[in-house]
Amino acid sequence: MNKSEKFDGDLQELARFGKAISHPARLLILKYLADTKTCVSGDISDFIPLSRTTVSQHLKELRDLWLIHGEIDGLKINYCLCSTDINRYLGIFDEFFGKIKSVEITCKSIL
Amino acid sequence: MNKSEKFDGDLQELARFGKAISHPARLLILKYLADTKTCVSGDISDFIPLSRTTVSQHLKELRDLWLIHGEIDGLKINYCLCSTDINRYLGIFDEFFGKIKSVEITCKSIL
DNA sequence: AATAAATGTCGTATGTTTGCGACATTAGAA
DNA sequence: TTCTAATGTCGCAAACATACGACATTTATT
Repeated sequence: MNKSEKFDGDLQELARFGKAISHPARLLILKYLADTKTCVSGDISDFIPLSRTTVSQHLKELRDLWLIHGEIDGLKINYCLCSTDINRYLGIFDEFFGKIKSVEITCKSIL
Repeated sequence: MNKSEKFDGDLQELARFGKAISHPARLLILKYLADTKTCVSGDISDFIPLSRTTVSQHLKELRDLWLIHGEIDGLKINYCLCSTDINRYLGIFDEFFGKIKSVEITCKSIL
């Protein structure tokens, strides 16, 4: 039923990024990793008001898009931001919204 | 089941924006409006490879977030971008990702 | 070897999104 | 006033997302 494949690859990719940041838990994970630089999966779960299982799933979604990366360290897993891929998505985002931002005011009404 | 209310208002708002741009049809609508400055609902439907009903729903979602605005003109409805609100969301986005962007490379592995 | 700790995956329930045809509404044209 | 065109809303079905407990796996500790 999903007809996303009918659209440009660029738009699909930006949409995928939009979906990744469309849940506050995932945003909070990114924020937390930006603050701590790197940290263990369990610390993230403790920090987020959801069950460990659910957090684990959100981590997976971020991993699938290469926004974060997990490295095994014995029994623990150290997570960190993947700056390269984040910046790639930010580039796509800026490219798209740069054009939109430069559009002059268009609403006729006060609203 | 959705526990979004457990998170900061800022994060919720950015997540809402993420959701709005998480479908290529909605991105294409924004792009089309940026190109045409203003245009009629029917033109948008013709431009997008989905049924008129579905496009109408996507328009509603963008309207609900005030990313676009529709003005009645007789039998037709002229849509346009709401620069002010778009820029507000872009501000929230930049505020958040500015911090993330400034994080030094953190991945230990080559991946 | 037995146990405990940290984490991921599976199964499942419930909620949300996507997509569309059928219908309702409103404005202009004949 | 009747007809047609442009659009939105309703109701449904299929797909996807969210959330979590129970289980599996792996590694360190005793």
